[in-house]
Amino acid sequence: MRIGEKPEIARLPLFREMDEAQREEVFSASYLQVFPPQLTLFEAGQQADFLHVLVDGLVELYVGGAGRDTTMRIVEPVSSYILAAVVTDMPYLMSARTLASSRILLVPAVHLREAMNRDEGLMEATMREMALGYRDLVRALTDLKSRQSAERLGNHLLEYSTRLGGEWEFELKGEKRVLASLLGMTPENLSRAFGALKQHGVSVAGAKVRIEDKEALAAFSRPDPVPPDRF
Amino acid sequence: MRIGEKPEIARLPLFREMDEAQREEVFSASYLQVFPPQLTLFEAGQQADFLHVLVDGLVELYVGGAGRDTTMRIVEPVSSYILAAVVTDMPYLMSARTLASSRILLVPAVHLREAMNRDEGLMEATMREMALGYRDLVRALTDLKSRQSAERLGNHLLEYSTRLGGEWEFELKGEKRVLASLLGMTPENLSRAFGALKQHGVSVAGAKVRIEDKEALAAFSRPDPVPPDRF
DNA sequence: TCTGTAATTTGACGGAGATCAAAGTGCTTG
DNA sequence: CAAGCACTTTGATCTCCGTCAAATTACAGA
Repeated sequence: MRIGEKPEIARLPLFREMDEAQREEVFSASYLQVFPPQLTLFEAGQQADFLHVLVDGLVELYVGGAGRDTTMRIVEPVSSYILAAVVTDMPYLMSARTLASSRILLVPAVHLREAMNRDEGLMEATMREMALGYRDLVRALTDLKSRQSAERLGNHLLEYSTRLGGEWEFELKGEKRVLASLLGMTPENLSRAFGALKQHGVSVAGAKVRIEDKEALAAFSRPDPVPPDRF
Repeated sequence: MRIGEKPEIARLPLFREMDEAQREEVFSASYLQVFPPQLTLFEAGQQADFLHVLVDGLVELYVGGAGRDTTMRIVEPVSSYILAAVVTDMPYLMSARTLASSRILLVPAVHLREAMNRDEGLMEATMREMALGYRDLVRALTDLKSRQSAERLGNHLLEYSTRLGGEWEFELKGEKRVLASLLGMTPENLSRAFGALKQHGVSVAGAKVRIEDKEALAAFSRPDPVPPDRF
């Protein structure tokens, strides 16, 4: 893959501070590949041979807990995923599948780890990325433990909205069943949660969501006092 | 603090690969302090001025979610905590309190971050530590989302047991109410969960737990197919 | 040792959310 | 444009777990 092809990748926090030559070398060993929707990219337990960078499309990370799968993250472009498995050289903890036709840059784990040892900036960026990911999960865990379902949905909508730069009207990516699993509830209950939020400044039509009263929604959802690290 | 005082600290994965001189410098800027039980060490939202290393005692990390606190981790010696806030130079996401009289090494965040930029080994160890912590949280999150309370307790006991090197009889650290909060349930329900596990090879007397039938407990608790990264 | 306080346990009850079933809606495909 | 299928929504019921209350046990201080 040539670097000029996707300057957006090079602008990711993970690769931004990299030495130019190193980046060129890592990227030239990587390949960009297109996958159809609903394809399993890898499964939990497999050795982590590649860091993935989603360039275009939509990817779901999930864990297959006995009975039912539980969604851990919905990856939107452009972002990398499964970094922790790659840096520790351990088996994936999560499985991944495409939710839409997706273009993914596959970066060989070996090359990335080698580049890290040569490139101070890359290692620091990786460390920071891991730390931010850790903090995201701390939030997700407390969210699940201390809020009920409609509040979780409310907070999710608020955060998604501000991540979009403050758009109070937007479309949900992917199916609602996946969102339900991400938020730790059933599709039926997600539907009811949306219903409950109608009383608190949210209107929904299909995948289109409008936050009509941000204050009311925030009052109901009780967002964290410490704001998220990144949007 | 003199390094000779606690070789155990220097043997932590985080500090093990450090350059000797760097370690000496960082440790000499740190101080070992004794805290009484039930003392708040820091609160979520505060700037992360110190990395903590618990040398002796017991510490609880928790998040104060509106109504009730929820325990995120019970820290046993010798281990460090709150690394992610320190490396990102962001506010603590969790609060910390001592559960018992504790000796804690306070490492100034500034010194640690500076040492990281000079010491390749330290940075790599930090990166690895963060990655392992991330994976721990992925497990905790799926655990909470896909298992019910008695199963969570069963898995916790199994993991704790193997972390102790396979001791099938051990004492629980701290109060049961804290364990309950860590596992995402009420004290009442923890009690009932212990009751339920009696049918699956676990006997309890006060804080003393005995796993009498590991196979039966594992069959009931449905542990992860991918074993934990570290014990 | 005794006593008071806190932690744990046990029981009864209620509620949030899961499950099951069925109807409704939207999307894809011929 | 119509048919078929999957996703979403709605309703009814059940289950797990939280809440409230009370009894019991453990523990610290006098």
